[in-house]
Amino acid sequence: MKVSREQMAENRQKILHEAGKLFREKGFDAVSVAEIMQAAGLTHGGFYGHFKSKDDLIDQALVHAMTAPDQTLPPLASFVETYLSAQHRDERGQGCVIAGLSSEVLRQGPEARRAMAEGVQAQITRMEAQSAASGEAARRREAVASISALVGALILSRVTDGTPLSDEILSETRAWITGALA
Amino acid sequence: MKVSREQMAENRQKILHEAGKLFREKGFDAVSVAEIMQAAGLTHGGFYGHFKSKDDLIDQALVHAMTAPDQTLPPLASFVETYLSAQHRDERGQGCVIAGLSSEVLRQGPEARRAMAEGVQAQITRMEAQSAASGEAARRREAVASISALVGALILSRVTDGTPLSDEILSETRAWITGALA
DNA sequence: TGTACATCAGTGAACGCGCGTTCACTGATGTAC
DNA sequence: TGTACATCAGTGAACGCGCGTTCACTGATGTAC
Repeated sequence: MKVSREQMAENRQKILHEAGKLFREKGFDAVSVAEIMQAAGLTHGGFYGHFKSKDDLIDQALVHAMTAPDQTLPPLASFVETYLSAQHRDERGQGCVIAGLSSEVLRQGPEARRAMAEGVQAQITRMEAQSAASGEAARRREAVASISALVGALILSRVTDGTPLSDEILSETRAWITGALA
Repeated sequence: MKVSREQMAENRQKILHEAGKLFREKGFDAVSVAEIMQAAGLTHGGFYGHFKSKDDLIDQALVHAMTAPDQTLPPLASFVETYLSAQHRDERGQGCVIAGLSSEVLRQGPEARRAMAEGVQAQITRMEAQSAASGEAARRREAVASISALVGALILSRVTDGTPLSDEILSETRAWITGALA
């Protein structure tokens, strides 16, 4: 049955939100349209009233997830602590979109690629702004190299989850970045 | 028709090789059993004479791809140069298995997870052995943090491929790691 | 060494399942009077 | 403000396609004599 315009807008947001979460947890292919709609409290048939296709949803969910409301970052040293925490490693559904979906996005279409690339750009800019290094070039390098190490360490700690190496990757990379920032 | 024992062993190796290549290029789900068998010069029906299932192949192809014949590494500084090169970014099919498939492996079964985790372990050990830092702890940290930065930078440069940022990620991370190694 | 036959690696048609997508229908919304 | 009706968001059955997997068959291999 028909719902109010506000309800429909809410439903759309809910679909985007749940899709972003499920995609990060399981990857694009392993999540079905029906599963997303169920998570949003709807049935699968209504999906195509909101999106042109599953790929369309992927594109929009990426943009939605990468443009979080809070766009300012804490100082780099403290950002590194929270990013490379066991909690972030374990909460995949709400964690970093870049670490969770970048490999998947490689195999997606140009829209998704662009959304992700812009998200990476934006994150680097945010980190640059929080860098304490002196000189524009040094801040840029610090931001770019740090995001590489952060994303890589998070992914590797997830792959090795359950082994002692997982925690070690987090703590050693934390120490290394923090040392380099000083 | 039946083939000789040697031919069959060769076929099996060819399947593992092509699977490793295709998986790195497209991901596990996007590559069909038929596609792999065709790449190996065979037809899909014979697949189950070699492997129990597609998941079984994934497990074995991972082990196969991660245990390359050449197990010694050049000095870290020069390894970093080749790892973070445009060529490595572009040749996904034969590139680093960790960077290419770690995210996918997160969603696989315990066998695949273990194969990948052991590969990461082994690579860290190899890098430790090539570290020029003084002290065991420093070498360990250098190896762990370097692999994080390497894997992260390669993935991010692939995601941003086609934009100026892609090359920048490679060169800035190269410079950062090299600087930290000195 | 040569021959006869059992074995079995590989072939390709067929099956079944899951998933993306479509569509006729329902009933609440919101507009026109 | 109240009523009548057109709109259309959401429902759930159904469709079609691709893919993993199975299976009866083929014909080269390799063993037994």
